[in-house]
Amino acid sequence: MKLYNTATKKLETFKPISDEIVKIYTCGPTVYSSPHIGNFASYIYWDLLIRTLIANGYKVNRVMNMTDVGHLTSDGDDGEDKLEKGARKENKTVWEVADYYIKEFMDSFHALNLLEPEKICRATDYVNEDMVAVDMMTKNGFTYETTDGIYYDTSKFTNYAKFANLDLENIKAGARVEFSSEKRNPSDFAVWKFIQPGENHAMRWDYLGRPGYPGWHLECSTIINTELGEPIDIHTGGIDHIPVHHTNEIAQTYAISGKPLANYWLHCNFINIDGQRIAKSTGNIYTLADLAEKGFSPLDYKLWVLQGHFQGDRNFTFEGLEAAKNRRLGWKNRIALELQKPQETDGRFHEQILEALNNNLNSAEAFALIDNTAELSLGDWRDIDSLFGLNLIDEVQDIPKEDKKLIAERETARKNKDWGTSDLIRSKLEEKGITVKDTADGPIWQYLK
RNA sequence: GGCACUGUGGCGGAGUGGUUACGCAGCGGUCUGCAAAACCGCGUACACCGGUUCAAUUCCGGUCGGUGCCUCCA
Repeated sequence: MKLYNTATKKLETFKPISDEIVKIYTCGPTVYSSPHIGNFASYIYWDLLIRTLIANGYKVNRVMNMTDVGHLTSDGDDGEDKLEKGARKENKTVWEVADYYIKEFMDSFHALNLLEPEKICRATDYVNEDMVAVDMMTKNGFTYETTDGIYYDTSKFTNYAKFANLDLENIKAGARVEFSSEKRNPSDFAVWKFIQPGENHAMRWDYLGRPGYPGWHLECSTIINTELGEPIDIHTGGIDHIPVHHTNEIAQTYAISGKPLANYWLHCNFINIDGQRIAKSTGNIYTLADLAEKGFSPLDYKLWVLQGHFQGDRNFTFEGLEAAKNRRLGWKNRIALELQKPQETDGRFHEQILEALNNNLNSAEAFALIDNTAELSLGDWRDIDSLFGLNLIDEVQDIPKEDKKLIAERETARKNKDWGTSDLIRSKLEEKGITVKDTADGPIWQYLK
């Protein structure tokens, strides 16, 4: 199994630390608003990763976090917490906001038929561990205190710039944000923030005798340390996380334990919509609910995502989604055809398709194999479902007896050249979403949508 | 400005130093009572300019474009 490793910028053969179990961490969502389809693209890619590992015989222990604390809003840079803002807007407490969006996220997660991580961790459940982590970093000489928090001194970690190949001098020159004068280096970041007197921050914990909350990057290091133990095998995330979030995670973990964080780093590229990046200002944010309104199932979207590659620059259009939907319908009808065959044949398709996936998760090539292979057995389709989680077989059921009876009646009418009755029965079936097709070997039924 | 990713036919999207995937849409045919499905066939794409090579979409160099990150973000 070969994977592109961001840390080495090379395609590498995957070797787990232990033969028993593969340790994986996925950066999860910040739960303060409804995620858009771009957010879910990453979880779809990582679902393929997990399923491919399992198909290769690995056991997976995967942890994902839910960020329910401590991140600043983008607009205004007013230091307001995203959850605080969302709570005020919706007249809820921060905890209610987090609960609401965690549930919404997980509902979508299941609608996409994504395998649930072995453990899902809320950042707020690890604040005590965060404090211990800050203690460790301080003890090891990596932090300093300012008026607004405890900061990580990035100059103490000589390899800080290595992971993302950062040019620290130029970051300084080109950065759009004003640096706190108390920071020793522009790339230094807060591992703990103090709540200033008069500042309204509902989530607060006492540490060093004053109220505060953990820094933006700390939870991932802490959760990995607590739940998996570093180094882990694979760390996944979005491409945007490379220069700051993951760089800082690595730095923190080094300061805490002196160990590397992960052996393989997988980063997925972003999808665009109609050639533009997804942004509120361009108004091109779609959620899974928006797609459903237009008649697309979450699994149509999943198929669309899997037609491409996690590192590729994707462009989402509804025309493209329509194509994916039709392809999925075509596959379902192939399965329907198998159901109507007298007996099941067995293929050796599994290995071929796995070979494609083992080449850096090339699902697009795997799909081409599916289309190029004329006859796939139900067993093959079951394998396909387990590799991609598209629920193809589950959505294809044998039609009811009464419909079969109708098809038989129509055959009789056709033999009697009673075209009126024959067409009437056909349109009756079409109202139920299936159509009858006359082949040399007799009639077959297919799904219309 | 820096660091990355990316540029393939109408749309989406793999891949390869020479035989030009795959899906959707389109067109033609076989078949059919009519259909549809199925099957067969068609469209000769790889941003641009150089270089290497017997041969480049594929390698190298440059140019131009798109996107991301550098502030939270998948």
